[in-house]
Amino acid sequence: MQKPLYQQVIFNLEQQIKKMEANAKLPSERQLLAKYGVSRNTIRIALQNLEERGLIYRLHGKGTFVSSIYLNRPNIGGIYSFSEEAKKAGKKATTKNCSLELVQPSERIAKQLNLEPCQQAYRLIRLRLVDNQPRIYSKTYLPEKLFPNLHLSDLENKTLYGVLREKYGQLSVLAFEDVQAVSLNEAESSFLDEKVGSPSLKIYRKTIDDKNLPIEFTVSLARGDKFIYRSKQYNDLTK
Amino acid sequence: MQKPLYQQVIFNLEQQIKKMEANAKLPSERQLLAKYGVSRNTIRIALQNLEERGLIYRLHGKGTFVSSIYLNRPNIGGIYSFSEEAKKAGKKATTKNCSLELVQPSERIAKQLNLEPCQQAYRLIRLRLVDNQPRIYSKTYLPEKLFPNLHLSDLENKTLYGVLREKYGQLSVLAFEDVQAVSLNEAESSFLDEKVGSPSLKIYRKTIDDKNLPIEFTVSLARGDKFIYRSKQYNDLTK
DNA sequence: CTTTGCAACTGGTTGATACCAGTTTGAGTT
DNA sequence: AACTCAAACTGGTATCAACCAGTTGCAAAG
Repeated sequence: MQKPLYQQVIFNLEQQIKKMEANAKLPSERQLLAKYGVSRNTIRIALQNLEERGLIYRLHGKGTFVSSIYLNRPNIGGIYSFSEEAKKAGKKATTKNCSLELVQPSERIAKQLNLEPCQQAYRLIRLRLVDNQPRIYSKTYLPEKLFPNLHLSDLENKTLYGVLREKYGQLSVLAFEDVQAVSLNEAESSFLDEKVGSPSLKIYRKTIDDKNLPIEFTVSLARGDKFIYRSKQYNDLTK
Repeated sequence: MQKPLYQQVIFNLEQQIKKMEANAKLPSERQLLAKYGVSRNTIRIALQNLEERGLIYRLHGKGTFVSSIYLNRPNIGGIYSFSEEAKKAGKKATTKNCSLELVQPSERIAKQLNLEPCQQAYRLIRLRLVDNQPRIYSKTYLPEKLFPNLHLSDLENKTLYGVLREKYGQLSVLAFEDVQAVSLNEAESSFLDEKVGSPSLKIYRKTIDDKNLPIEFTVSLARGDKFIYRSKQYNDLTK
């Protein structure tokens, strides 16, 4: 299966942009069109993608330029894009699934997942690593009633969301994340191979489906010195 | 000056979507094409815009549907939720505008704002308080060329974004926020009335306009024990 | 010499058309 | 009744063509 043309253009342009300086001018759309042998539409789709991701900006009548947003972001993460960022820096991001057990969740967790007192939940413990250094330690709780017969083997070489979607047809729509700065206690510091008392990010994520029902609750702990949480916020222009 | 066709389609579809139920199916692209008397290209541009903003989601081979996200989408997340949270707890949130000065920004700030070496920026220092206790200390940088003649008096009883919009017609579209856990140094701890070494959140926000050009850069510091950063993440259903 | 104004660029919008790739459905077969 | 498979949907990718709308530079007019 061949990748779409525009994705090849995106990939190629991305390589070029990395070598360029901030605010440098890119070739015009018509020049790119000739260079890549594709239609202008395809070029524009690629440029639009790069613009959305903040790598470039376009000025009507002037041209297309390398954005400074993208540059000087050496060691940033973002809990979702974290593996991509690592890859971009030439590092290897891995996820270690430590354990998956059926447990009786605490009252607090049960409340987050809308569970009755007797209902159980899977607890998945994971460790995210970059170049074999621990970065994020996370506990994920999944209602057993929604995901019966979940096994660790399901998660091999797949993302959690991928499994939920493919095995259970579950589409997650929206997640709330609460981020707090904390000092590591002894147990936590050992997981992340850090000193006790080091600042770190505690991230509570609650994912809901299209019916507004909770399908997942995760508590993550990320090393403060090696992890930056990134979020993107769209402003409502109509108001 | 007439608005582009696709913007009219977006506006019209937005009205329709508001009246529909979550997960209801929209007419197919070919049907919309006939209804609005425009090309499929134009329809797709409109749908893409609505998808980006989280109002709809599209499934290959199935159709286009109303997203439930839109139903409860009160505010953009992050630092803005802070006054609401305080209000919910029956507390009083205030903002103190400490100073507004025209300064020569550091190289790092200048790069974030796409400024030439000689161009200046306003630096606005603010302190957010809840029940008169300091919670967030922030420095905001605004390019002088974009917002000439900005005065502290403009900000009385108004939000910063309100002033930028009303006085300068500036519409912000998108903001990136990077959140990091840090330990307070001496100077910082005095601003927030906290102990040296306490964990706190450092938030870098960069706001861009509809041309992808930076209009504001803010560095905030929030007390770790009294502040939680909240964000909403919209999942991409097509992936 | 300055100024005007018109190419000749730039990206932005729109149309018409074709085919690819998933999903659903129903007619025909078993 | 159950199965199969092709037709008829859905959105996704791609091309070619034309014109609109800002910006810039240079050549002709003053």
